[in-house]
Amino acid sequence: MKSEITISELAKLMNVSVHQIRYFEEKGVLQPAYTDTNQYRKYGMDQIYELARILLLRKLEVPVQSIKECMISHSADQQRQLLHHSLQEIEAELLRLQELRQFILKVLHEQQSYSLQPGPFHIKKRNSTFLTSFIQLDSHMRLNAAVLAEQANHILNLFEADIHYLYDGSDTVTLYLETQVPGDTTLPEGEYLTLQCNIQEEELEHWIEQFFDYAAAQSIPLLGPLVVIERSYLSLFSPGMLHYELQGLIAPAAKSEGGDPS
DNA sequence: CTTCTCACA
DNA sequence: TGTGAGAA
Repeated sequence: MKSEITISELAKLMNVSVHQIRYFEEKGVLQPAYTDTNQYRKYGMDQIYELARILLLRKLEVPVQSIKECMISHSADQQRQLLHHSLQEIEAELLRLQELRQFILKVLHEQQSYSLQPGPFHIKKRNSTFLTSFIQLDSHMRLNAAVLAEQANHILNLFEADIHYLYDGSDTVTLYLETQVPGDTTLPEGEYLTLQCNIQEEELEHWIEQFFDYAAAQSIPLLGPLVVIERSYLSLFSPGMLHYELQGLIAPAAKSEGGDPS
Protein backbone atom coordinates (compact mmCIF):
# COMPACT_ATOMS: atom_id res chain seq x y z
CA MET A 1 0.00 0.00 0.00
CA LYS A 2 1.39 3.36 -1.04
CA SER A 3 0.88 5.76 1.83
CA GLU A 4 2.92 8.60 0.40
CA ILE A 5 1.45 11.95 -0.57
CA THR A 6 1.98 14.44 -3.38
CA ILE A 7 3.78 17.69 -3.13
CA SER A 8 0.61 19.76 -3.03
CA GLU A 9 -0.81 17.61 -0.23
CA LEU A 10 2.42 18.07 1.71
CA ALA A 11 2.34 21.78 1.04
CA LYS A 12 -1.21 22.09 2.30
CA LEU A 13 -0.42 19.93 5.32
CA MET A 14 2.53 22.10 6.33
CA ASN A 15 1.06 25.43 5.25
CA VAL A 16 3.82 26.26 2.82
CA SER A 17 3.97 26.74 -0.92
CA VAL A 18 4.69 23.94 -3.34
CA HIS A 19 7.44 26.16 -4.67
CA GLN A 20 9.16 26.32 -1.36
CA ILE A 21 9.27 22.55 -1.01
CA ARG A 22 10.89 22.24 -4.41
CA TYR A 23 13.25 25.04 -3.44
CA PHE A 24 14.35 23.07 -0.38
CA GLU A 25 14.97 20.10 -2.60
CA GLU A 26 17.02 22.15 -5.02
CA LYS A 27 19.11 23.36 -2.08
CA GLY A 28 19.55 19.77 -0.92
CA VAL A 29 17.79 19.91 2.43
CA LEU A 30 14.69 17.82 1.65
CA GLN A 31 14.53 14.87 -0.77
CA PRO A 32 11.22 13.20 -1.67
CA ALA A 33 10.72 9.59 -0.52
CA TYR A 34 10.76 8.67 -4.19
CA THR A 35 9.59 10.02 -7.51
CA ASP A 36 6.73 8.32 -9.26
CA THR A 37 6.84 7.01 -12.81
CA ASN A 38 5.08 10.20 -13.92
CA GLN A 39 7.94 12.18 -12.34
CA TYR A 40 5.71 13.31 -9.49
CA ARG A 41 7.46 13.68 -6.14
CA LYS A 42 6.09 11.54 -3.30
CA TYR A 43 6.54 12.18 0.40
CA GLY A 44 6.14 9.99 3.49
CA MET A 45 6.24 10.47 7.26
CA ASP A 46 10.01 10.88 7.35
CA GLN A 47 9.74 13.82 5.00
CA ILE A 48 6.92 15.35 7.02
CA TYR A 49 9.07 15.33 10.16
CA GLU A 50 12.08 16.54 8.26
CA LEU A 51 10.15 19.39 6.69
CA ALA A 52 8.75 20.37 10.06
CA ARG A 53 12.30 20.55 11.39
CA ILE A 54 13.45 22.63 8.45
CA LEU A 55 10.55 25.02 8.76
CA LEU A 56 11.22 25.47 12.44
CA LEU A 57 14.84 26.34 11.77
CA ARG A 58 13.78 28.70 9.00
CA LYS A 59 11.39 30.39 11.37
CA LEU A 60 14.41 31.01 13.60
CA GLU A 61 16.08 32.63 10.60
CA VAL A 62 18.64 29.89 10.16
CA PRO A 63 19.79 30.05 6.52
CA VAL A 64 18.89 27.08 4.35
CA GLN A 65 22.56 26.66 3.54
CA SER A 66 23.38 26.27 7.23
CA ILE A 67 20.58 23.78 7.69
CA LYS A 68 22.13 21.68 4.97
CA GLU A 69 25.59 21.78 6.51
CA CYS A 70 24.08 20.91 9.85
CA MET A 71 22.43 17.79 8.45
CA ILE A 72 25.79 16.32 7.58
CA SER A 73 27.54 16.79 10.91
CA HIS A 74 24.85 17.47 13.45
CA SER A 75 26.82 18.03 16.56
CA ALA A 76 24.64 19.61 19.20
CA ASP A 77 27.34 22.20 19.61
CA GLN A 78 27.03 23.34 16.03
CA GLN A 79 23.26 23.56 16.32
CA ARG A 80 23.62 26.00 19.18
CA GLN A 81 26.03 28.03 17.10
CA LEU A 82 23.36 28.40 14.44
CA LEU A 83 20.85 29.72 16.92
CA HIS A 84 23.47 31.97 18.47
CA HIS A 85 24.15 33.46 15.08
CA SER A 86 20.46 33.95 14.43
CA LEU A 87 20.14 35.64 17.77
CA GLN A 88 22.87 38.09 16.91
CA GLU A 89 21.21 38.93 13.62
CA ILE A 90 17.91 39.47 15.36
CA GLU A 91 19.46 41.76 17.92
CA ALA A 92 21.11 43.79 15.20
CA GLU A 93 17.76 44.10 13.47
CA LEU A 94 16.15 45.08 16.72
CA LEU A 95 18.70 47.84 17.12
CA ARG A 96 18.07 48.99 13.57
CA LEU A 97 14.34 49.19 14.23
CA GLN A 98 14.83 51.03 17.50
CA GLU A 99 16.97 53.62 15.73
CA LEU A 100 14.39 53.91 13.00
CA ARG A 101 11.74 54.40 15.63
CA GLN A 102 13.80 57.10 17.30
CA PHE A 103 14.26 58.88 14.01
CA ILE A 104 10.56 58.85 13.23
CA LEU A 105 9.81 60.19 16.68
CA LYS A 106 12.42 62.88 16.22
CA VAL A 107 10.97 64.01 12.89
CA LEU A 108 7.48 64.06 14.34
CA HIS A 109 8.59 65.97 17.39
CA GLU A 110 10.65 68.55 15.52
CA GLN A 111 7.92 69.03 12.97
CA GLN A 112 5.31 69.48 15.65
CA SER A 113 7.32 71.92 17.71
CA TYR A 114 8.05 73.92 14.58
CA SER A 115 4.40 74.11 13.56
CA LEU A 116 3.44 75.19 17.05
CA GLN A 117 5.81 78.17 17.00
CA PRO A 118 3.74 81.35 16.98
CA GLY A 119 6.41 83.34 15.18
CA PRO A 120 9.74 82.71 13.51
CA PHE A 121 11.76 84.11 16.41
CA HIS A 122 12.15 82.63 19.83
CA ILE A 123 14.67 81.94 22.52
CA LYS A 124 15.89 78.42 22.85
CA LYS A 125 17.96 76.76 25.50
CA ARG A 126 20.64 74.54 24.03
CA ASN A 127 22.77 72.02 25.79
CA SER A 128 26.39 72.03 24.80
CA THR A 129 26.88 70.22 21.55
CA PHE A 130 29.91 68.51 20.06
CA LEU A 131 30.49 69.19 16.39
CA THR A 132 32.82 67.55 13.91
CA SER A 133 33.59 69.36 10.68
CA PHE A 134 33.32 67.51 7.43
CA ILE A 135 33.56 70.18 4.77
CA GLN A 136 34.63 73.79 4.31
CA LEU A 137 33.33 76.26 1.78
CA ASP A 138 34.15 79.75 0.66
CA SER A 139 31.29 81.83 1.88
CA HIS A 140 30.39 82.98 -1.61
CA MET A 141 30.44 79.45 -3.01
CA ARG A 142 27.21 77.52 -2.87
CA LEU A 143 27.20 73.94 -1.81
CA ASN A 144 27.13 71.89 -4.97
CA ALA A 145 26.95 68.27 -6.00
CA ALA A 146 30.60 68.01 -6.93
CA VAL A 147 31.97 68.99 -3.54
CA LEU A 148 29.45 66.73 -1.87
CA ALA A 149 30.53 63.82 -4.03
CA GLU A 150 34.14 64.31 -2.94
CA GLN A 151 33.08 63.90 0.66
CA ALA A 152 30.70 61.04 0.01
CA ASN A 153 32.68 58.73 2.30
CA HIS A 154 32.15 60.93 5.32
CA ILE A 155 28.46 61.44 5.04
CA LEU A 156 26.35 58.35 4.88
CA ASN A 157 23.04 59.85 5.83
CA LEU A 158 23.05 63.54 5.07
CA PHE A 159 19.33 63.56 4.57
CA GLU A 160 18.61 62.67 8.15
CA ALA A 161 21.26 64.69 9.91
CA ASP A 162 21.19 68.17 11.36
CA ILE A 163 23.86 69.93 9.35
CA HIS A 164 25.43 72.80 11.24
CA TYR A 165 26.89 75.69 9.27
CA LEU A 166 29.13 77.95 11.31
CA TYR A 167 29.69 81.52 10.11
CA ASP A 168 32.51 82.82 12.25
CA GLY A 169 32.99 86.08 10.37
CA SER A 170 35.86 84.84 8.23
CA ASP A 171 35.32 84.25 4.54
CA THR A 172 34.80 80.53 4.94
CA VAL A 173 31.85 78.62 6.29
CA THR A 174 32.36 75.21 7.80
CA LEU A 175 29.85 72.38 7.83
CA TYR A 176 29.61 70.23 10.92
CA LEU A 177 27.76 67.16 12.04
CA GLU A 178 26.73 66.52 15.59
CA THR A 179 28.72 63.86 17.45
CA GLN A 180 28.51 62.24 20.84
CA VAL A 181 32.18 62.69 21.66
CA PRO A 182 34.06 65.99 21.57
CA GLY A 183 35.12 66.86 18.03
CA ASP A 184 36.48 69.96 16.32
CA THR A 185 34.21 72.43 18.04
CA THR A 186 31.80 72.64 20.89
CA LEU A 187 28.75 74.84 20.93
CA PRO A 188 28.46 76.18 24.44
CA GLU A 189 25.39 75.57 26.50
CA GLY A 190 23.14 78.55 26.83
CA GLU A 191 20.24 80.60 25.56
CA TYR A 192 20.16 81.02 21.82
CA LEU A 193 18.19 83.51 19.82
CA THR A 194 16.57 81.28 17.24
CA LEU A 195 14.93 81.93 13.89
CA GLN A 196 13.21 79.06 12.17
CA CYS A 197 12.13 79.21 8.57
CA ASN A 198 11.15 76.96 5.73
CA ILE A 199 12.46 78.59 2.58
CA GLN A 200 14.22 78.28 -0.74
CA GLU A 201 17.97 78.12 -0.38
CA GLU A 202 18.45 81.48 -2.13
CA GLU A 203 16.49 83.26 0.57
CA LEU A 204 18.91 82.28 3.29
CA GLU A 205 21.07 85.40 2.94
CA HIS A 206 18.00 87.54 3.37
CA TRP A 207 16.93 85.72 6.50
CA ILE A 208 20.39 86.02 7.98
CA GLU A 209 20.02 89.77 7.66
CA GLN A 210 16.58 89.58 9.24
CA PHE A 211 18.11 87.66 12.08
CA PHE A 212 20.71 90.28 12.91
CA ASP A 213 18.27 93.12 12.35
CA TYR A 214 15.89 91.56 14.83
CA ALA A 215 18.64 91.02 17.38
CA ALA A 216 19.70 94.65 17.03
CA ALA A 217 16.14 95.95 17.23
CA GLN A 218 15.51 93.96 20.38
CA SER A 219 18.91 94.84 21.81
CA ILE A 220 19.83 91.23 22.18
CA PRO A 221 23.60 90.89 22.54
CA LEU A 222 24.89 88.01 20.46
CA LEU A 223 28.09 86.15 21.06
CA GLY A 224 30.16 83.86 18.93
CA PRO A 225 29.50 82.52 15.46
CA LEU A 226 26.17 82.42 13.68
CA VAL A 227 24.93 78.86 13.65
CA VAL A 228 22.72 77.77 10.77
CA ILE A 229 21.19 74.35 11.11
CA GLU A 230 19.75 72.67 8.07
CA ARG A 231 17.22 70.00 8.91
CA SER A 232 16.54 68.45 5.55
CA TYR A 233 14.25 65.84 7.03
CA LEU A 234 11.83 68.59 8.03
CA SER A 235 11.37 69.39 4.37
CA LEU A 236 9.49 66.15 3.95
CA PHE A 237 6.18 67.95 3.87
CA SER A 238 7.21 70.93 1.77
CA PRO A 239 9.10 69.72 -1.28
CA GLY A 240 11.53 72.19 -2.74
CA MET A 241 11.91 74.03 0.52
CA LEU A 242 14.66 73.72 3.07
CA HIS A 243 14.26 74.05 6.78
CA TYR A 244 16.79 76.31 8.43
CA GLU A 245 17.28 77.24 12.02
CA LEU A 246 19.46 80.28 12.63
CA GLN A 247 20.95 80.52 16.07
CA GLY A 248 23.15 82.94 17.91
CA LEU A 249 24.28 82.58 21.48
CA ILE A 250 22.87 85.32 23.66
CA ALA A 251 25.60 86.85 25.77
CA PRO A 252 24.85 86.11 29.42
CA ALA A 253 23.98 89.23 31.33
CA ALA A 254 26.89 90.44 33.40
CA LYS A 255 26.29 89.86 37.09
CA SER A 256 26.28 93.29 38.68
CA GLU A 257 24.63 95.14 35.83
CA GLY A 258 20.99 95.63 36.61
CA GLY A 259 18.59 96.60 33.89
CA ASP A 260 17.04 93.29 33.08
CA PRO A 261 13.70 93.52 34.89
CA SER A 262 12.90 89.84 34.53
C1' DC B 1 -2.69 17.92 -11.47
C1' DT B 2 2.48 17.97 -12.03
C1' DT B 3 7.12 19.36 -14.01
C1' DC B 4 10.80 22.83 -15.19
C1' DT B 5 12.78 27.32 -16.32
C1' DC B 6 13.15 32.19 -16.22
C1' DA B 7 12.73 36.52 -14.51
C1' DC B 8 12.06 39.29 -10.42
C1' DA B 9 12.13 41.15 -5.52
C1' DT C 1 15.05 33.26 -0.02
C1' DG C 2 11.70 32.69 -2.04
C1' DT C 3 7.48 34.09 -5.68
C1' DG C 4 4.88 34.38 -10.11
C1' DA C 5 4.18 33.32 -14.96
C1' DG C 6 4.20 30.38 -18.68
C1' DA C 7 5.07 26.23 -21.33
C1' DA C 8 4.92 21.42 -21.57
